[in-house]
Amino acid sequence: MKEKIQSLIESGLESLVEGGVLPEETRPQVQVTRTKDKAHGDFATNVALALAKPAGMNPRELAGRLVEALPEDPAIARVEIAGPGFINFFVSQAAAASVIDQVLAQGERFGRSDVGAGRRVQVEFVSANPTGPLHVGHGRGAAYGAVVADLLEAVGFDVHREYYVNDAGRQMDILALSVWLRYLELCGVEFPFPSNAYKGDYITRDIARVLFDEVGEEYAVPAAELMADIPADEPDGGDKEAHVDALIERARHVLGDVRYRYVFDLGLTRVLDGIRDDLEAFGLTFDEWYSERGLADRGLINQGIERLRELGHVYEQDGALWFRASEFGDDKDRVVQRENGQTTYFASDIAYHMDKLERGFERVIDIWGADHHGYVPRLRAAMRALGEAEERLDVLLVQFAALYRGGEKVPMSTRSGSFVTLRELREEVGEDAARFFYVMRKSEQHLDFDLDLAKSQSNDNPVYYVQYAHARVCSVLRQMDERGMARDVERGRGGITRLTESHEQSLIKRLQAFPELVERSALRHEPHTLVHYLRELANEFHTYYNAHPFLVEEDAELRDARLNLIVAVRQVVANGLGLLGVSAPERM
RNA sequence: GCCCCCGUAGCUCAGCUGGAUAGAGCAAUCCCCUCCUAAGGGAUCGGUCGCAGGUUCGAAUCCUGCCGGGGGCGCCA
Repeated sequence: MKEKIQSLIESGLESLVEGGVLPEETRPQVQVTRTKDKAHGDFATNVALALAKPAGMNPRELAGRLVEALPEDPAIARVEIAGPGFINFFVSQAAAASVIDQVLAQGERFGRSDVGAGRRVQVEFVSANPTGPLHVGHGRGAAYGAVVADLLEAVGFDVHREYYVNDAGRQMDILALSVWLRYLELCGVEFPFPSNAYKGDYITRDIARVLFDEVGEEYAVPAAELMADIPADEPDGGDKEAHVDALIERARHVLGDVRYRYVFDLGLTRVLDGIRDDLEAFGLTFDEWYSERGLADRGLINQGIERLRELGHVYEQDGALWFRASEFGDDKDRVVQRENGQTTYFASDIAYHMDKLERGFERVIDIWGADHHGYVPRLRAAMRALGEAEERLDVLLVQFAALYRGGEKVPMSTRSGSFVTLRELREEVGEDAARFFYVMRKSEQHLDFDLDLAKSQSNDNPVYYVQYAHARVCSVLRQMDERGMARDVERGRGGITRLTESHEQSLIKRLQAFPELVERSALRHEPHTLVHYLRELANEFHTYYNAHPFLVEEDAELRDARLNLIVAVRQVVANGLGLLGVSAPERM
């Protein structure tokens, strides 16, 4: 409909140009928008305002000429000029209501499109370090990424969902150490647990216990051997990093490569399995779990550095290898290979992103926590240095979520180990509420997650509010059966012009807007607009429900027309909730 | 110090690529079940869009400066 009006305007403009009213070179992008106020019709355009100046005419006069030049169209009932020179279009009732048939015919495909034209897009999200269970902060990135990916798929992109597994590096060594030390405790060895090691009880419970059951005391050493010549920990006036690093070396030495690797991998796989389970229960699946270690094994990290070196974008200083990031828009140069010969996380990321592009994705989307924003310029700098088109990379930053219970902020810090896990959140409020609340706000907005509200079974809870619209339609249909009425879709189609109530008109307009909304929501990576849409749709439906009976006894044609409308509403609610990963219950 | 995000009703937030009297929800006050689930609906109250300039036919929206809140600035990941 929007496109139709657009082309009507374009041909109107064309004839004005031919008639010499408008200068030849006038080629504006015609903007057609849905009106907010129904007094302004269904659609409006501001072309007359935009063209007033080049045409040397006042906007209202120009609008008048344009309206006269518009071709007739049965779908347009009326055209008006309003305000400073807006042109308002009133769509005929029958043309508008045809959306109901469209929804019924397309079913769950309604709202989908092919603007993506099958182009390949990679979405990398969550990618939390496998050192412990996912917490509520990761949950938001997970929910957001899942919806962004689903939306892109809905509008025709070929989407590849990927989780980057940081299975190499020091933090994983600390995990391995933590597992081994907890195991030693299970063996009865007594020593002070390092302040900088991972203290979560999942380590003892899920990992060290398994190790102990498998190998008995075979991997154990006495406390004296463990702690000999280890520098003091922070509480004892030492440096916690040096303390932990020394212990990691000790573990490697005592266990030997094979056993150390065994402990390391045990920790990794147990934690990763937990993460996978959590995400699956949250309705998320990935096409690929991409290993950082694999990147190193395939030599890609060194290849990346080499390529930068060939291009003259790296130099040596203080024994380390630096990338000239500052020449490509970053604040300063960045180390890619440390003095000790180890490559940095950044070097891995360069290699990873090179690989993403080489795998043939036209667009690559990274979804990160907002605390990583400082990292964006350096990655972009690397892309540019490598001669990659920067526009292919999108980094979407998601702000953290704060939980509120009883009006109080739930204290959380990774350091103190008092973080709430995603699993706990899910168990407390349920998957639907969690998914819905997480994407309710603009991603760059801090999210206040009200646990009491998410749990409440009341009209205040926006999740139930939307779901209830779906359940209510189901309930009406059940009621219809109970009353012995038969629904006739065709008869409803015949009575489509009977839907003249203002509630019906608004609902029809709302349904029409859905495909555009999905498209915009997808292309702009803004799931929250879908949430708002569903709330409005549900609201209009509930209002309609209270204002008019659907199961009209004495007028089968009107009844079936109304039933077609509300079944279409149900379909769109279901499609929308489906995109959000939220269920659409048949009864509540 | 530099960088990013945010500042809209008492609270939580929308506001599309600049557009017509700035919108929801919650809270507050009042009203609606002999009627398809009241997990619902309606009405009222509530705003100097942080402040000051600028751009233009038109600014909550774009630009600059300032104020306030949050986050980030490692040879960590």
